[in-house]
Amino acid sequence: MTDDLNSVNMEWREGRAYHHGDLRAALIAASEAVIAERGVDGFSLREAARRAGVSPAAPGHHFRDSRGLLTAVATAAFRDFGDALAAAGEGGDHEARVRAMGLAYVRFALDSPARFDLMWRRSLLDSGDPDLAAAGDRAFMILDKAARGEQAGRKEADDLAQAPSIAAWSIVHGFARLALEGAFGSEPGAAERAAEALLPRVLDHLVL
Amino acid sequence: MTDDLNSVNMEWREGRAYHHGDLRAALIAASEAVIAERGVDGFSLREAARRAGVSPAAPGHHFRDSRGLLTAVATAAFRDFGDALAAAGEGGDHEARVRAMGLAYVRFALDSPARFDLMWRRSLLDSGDPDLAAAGDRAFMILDKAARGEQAGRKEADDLAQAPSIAAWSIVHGFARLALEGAFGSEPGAAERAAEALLPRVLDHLVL
DNA sequence: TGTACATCAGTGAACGCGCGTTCACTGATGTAC
DNA sequence: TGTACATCAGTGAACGCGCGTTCACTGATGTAC
Repeated sequence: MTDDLNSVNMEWREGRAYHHGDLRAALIAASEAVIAERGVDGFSLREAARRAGVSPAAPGHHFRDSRGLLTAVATAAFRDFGDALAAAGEGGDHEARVRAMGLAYVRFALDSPARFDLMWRRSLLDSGDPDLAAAGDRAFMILDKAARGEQAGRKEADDLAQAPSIAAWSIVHGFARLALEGAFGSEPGAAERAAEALLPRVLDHLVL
Repeated sequence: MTDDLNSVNMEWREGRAYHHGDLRAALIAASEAVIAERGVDGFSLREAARRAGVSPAAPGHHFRDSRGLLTAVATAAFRDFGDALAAAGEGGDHEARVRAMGLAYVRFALDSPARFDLMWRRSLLDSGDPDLAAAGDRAFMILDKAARGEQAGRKEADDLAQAPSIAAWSIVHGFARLALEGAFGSEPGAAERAAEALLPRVLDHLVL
């Protein structure tokens, strides 16, 4: 969730107030709850407003429309995702960092499946939104830098130079997707077990 | 598309008839057209019926409900997908077969993006459907057999034995997803160009 | 310190929409004799 | 070969639903003087 929530002001805690205090953050949190419970396809603006305790017209003042709200939710998700990757890539040598980041990538997907799903549903998002683009780009850069190691920063973006980081990205993205899609079992916990037992062995097959 | 379409009977070609001939196949084809045009989220039973030139109640006679129709569409997609993988895995040595199959995997995704997307949208499908399960399992087996090579067929399914085929599956699945999600550029043709130039280099980073 | 007033952030009723599904029905088919 | 009849595959009108968005509105806030 976004930590903006902590800054919700007094009004909100002292019972009913006409002005909410931080409705923007509350609506994002409510939307996250809706998609976590019903899936991205189950999202509706009205339901998010209902959960935030507010009329269906209220969100319009903060996010133009339904797409705007979802875009803000995805942006917050990309920020948290970037943070998780950055934290995982801190210690160790090149290979250790890449592995740790791969595990973090998949862990984020399994911990926040609905948010992870939303992040890639471009048709539901406003792809022109600069905050969304910035949050996405940042996450990609963190990944790319880690995967390319010493070669990172070199300007030339030819296919050979890109290949290692695209390979790393593909393998963890694919694993995460397959796990969420139930390819490793659809019983509860199956994906987590696969990630723990299988993912480290799978990463052995990636050569940088 | 499904080749059932070829068996549409005379009625259908001779203008309006009360009985359609092969409405089942026509509805599947119409649904494929709808999702190709509007995306999986844009699908509606009524629109598919409209395109098949039939009342909105007609599909109910062939597919219980909307989910039943989508499940049939996904089943057909999995069959075509399995065929494409099988065809790609025919010649050459072990490594050549795996590479060819990986290219076919991604090519299918880029050629039929909406169908590929639908195949993994479990929440929209009837996961208890035996035809769907069979078509899916077959595709997975083809992949698994190719990736494991000589080791295939051995009963033990421990993590180490599974790792090579999960790794291969993950890397191509992830690449396909990322390409469709616009990670390699959202301009038309960007995904195809990435698949052609980048994918072979990416597969160099997979060791079996 | 007090007041007028513009601006902001909400309300809640209403709109029109397309959807999936149900229903009683009817036309076409094909089979038993 | 002809006919009665069950079954099958459609029709089209109607249903209720939840949705996103718009609208005129009002209560709260904060700023200029």
